[in-house]
Amino acid sequence: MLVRKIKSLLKNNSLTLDQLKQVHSPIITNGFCQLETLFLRQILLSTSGNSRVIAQHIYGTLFHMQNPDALSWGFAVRFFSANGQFKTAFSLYVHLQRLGLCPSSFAFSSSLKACARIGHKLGGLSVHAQVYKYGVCGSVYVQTALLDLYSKVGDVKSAQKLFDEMPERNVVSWNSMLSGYLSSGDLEMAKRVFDEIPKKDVVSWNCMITGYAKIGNMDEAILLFELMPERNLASWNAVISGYVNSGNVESARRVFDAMPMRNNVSWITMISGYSKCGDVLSARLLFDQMNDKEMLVYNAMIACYERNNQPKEAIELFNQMLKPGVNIQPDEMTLTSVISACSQLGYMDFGLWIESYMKLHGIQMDDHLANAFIDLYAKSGYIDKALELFRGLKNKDLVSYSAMISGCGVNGKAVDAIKLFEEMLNDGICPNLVTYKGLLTAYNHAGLVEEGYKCFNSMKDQGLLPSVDHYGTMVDLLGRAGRLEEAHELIKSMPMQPHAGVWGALLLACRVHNNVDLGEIAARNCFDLQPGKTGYSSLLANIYASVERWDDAGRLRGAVEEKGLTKIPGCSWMESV
DNA sequence: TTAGGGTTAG
Repeated sequence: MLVRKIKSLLKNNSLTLDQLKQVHSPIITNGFCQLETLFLRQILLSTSGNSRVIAQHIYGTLFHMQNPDALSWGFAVRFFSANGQFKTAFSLYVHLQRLGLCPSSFAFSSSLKACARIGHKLGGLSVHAQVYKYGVCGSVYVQTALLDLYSKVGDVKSAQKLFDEMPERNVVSWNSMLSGYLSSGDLEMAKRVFDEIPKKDVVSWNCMITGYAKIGNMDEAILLFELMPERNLASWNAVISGYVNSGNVESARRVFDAMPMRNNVSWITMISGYSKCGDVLSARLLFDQMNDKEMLVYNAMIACYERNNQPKEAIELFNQMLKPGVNIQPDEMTLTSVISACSQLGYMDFGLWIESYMKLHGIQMDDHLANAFIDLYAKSGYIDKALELFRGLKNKDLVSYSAMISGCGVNGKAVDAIKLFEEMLNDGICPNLVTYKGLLTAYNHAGLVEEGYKCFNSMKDQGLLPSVDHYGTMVDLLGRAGRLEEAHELIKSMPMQPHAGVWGALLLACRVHNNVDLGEIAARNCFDLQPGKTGYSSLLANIYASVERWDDAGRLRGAVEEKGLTKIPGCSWMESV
């Protein structure tokens, strides 16, 4: 009776997810395996949207089936691929193969799409081999998915070969070929393909606009935008994004205001545009104007606060996101910005809480997120924990090495920092200004003057011009070692205006080594650059006192009191308890 | 098949 009842219910094509959920448990608990295929088809066809609940039911049914069939599995692969769960889609495809079933066209094209999106070239190649094995190479969808895979993993030659051999092409095939040339940076070939497309659709035009926008040729991008017969949201968004990436946020805003319709992408692009040029207020204004904010909008705003030195606001917004009324699940990217904000504030405890949050919600640690954690742990003094994460990275890139080198530097582990630097060069990764800053910090903490100097001078071999901060670290290093004249000469040789921190480092060194003449020069420059700060007067007063020039010392201290200025209290990196 | 959010110093 129950079987018949469920069966008739499942034959209804307009079932809601709730109705489907209700019939799921009797199917499983009673072992009605004959109904599983029907159930699976219904849930895959009559529901949309990437909900964890749907995914759970699909999974549960698939792995419970007594007689798994290729078509159901193919639908499942397509479902996960279409909903952005590419890894799951591909692992289901692999499972389908292991069951000895013949994959459908859906399974082939969807698993190829999944491989293309996650850059899994090897996986894609194995699907390609299967396509030949099962002899389904004739389908234009599968052929196009293959073409797109080769385009996306950067193998334009293979893509072109496939394209040339295709017996039938549709506009998607042409567009895939076009985007292959565009992503490989070959604009000339892309233009040739674009001109040859028999029936260009809106995507063809959008791809070409994006291509010009990415190389900063906004004139050409706009020309195409004006020429195109019909525009969709992606066309407008491509133009906004082009302006944002070329640093022209005003023009981006003009286009944004002129748009007939906007979607989340438009808003997010604008928010990130303001973020890149440091206009946090305008970004927040847009953020507040939005009604239904999805996770990516929060991510853009949190990242904006984080990268513009407002870490407290970033954390505050993150907390708002989790509040019951809002209740938006963060992802790896949200957490990366939040961890970076914690790092700026020295909020180690909050970082630990996030770690447990990740465990609870099954959020995986990816390399970007791990880099942010490495920085937080290292800055908080947990260098071993940072190193452990560093060693576990899938790909160690410029950022990971730089973060780890700086981490060793601030923890006084100069030898480790140097070793990492060598390891990085051996890995073929070019250091940048941030890497050198970390390395110089390491030399500075260890008091290795000659090595530090050598490192500083070697920067130009890499084509890098030291910034004010690199000079500041060198002045500090020389100064602490008592090489005050050299430090002074270095400041005088600077190609840019030294900031108060540079002169401050010299002043501090003069205090340590009781050098009045240079101390006076350094202090005068500090007074000019930061007139309100009294710490410099106190330092100079102490230098006078050290050589028993009590009158001068007293005069300076008196001047400080007269101005009613108080000394700025010291601050710590560590979180206050 | 096209458009959006993340990591290293100061």
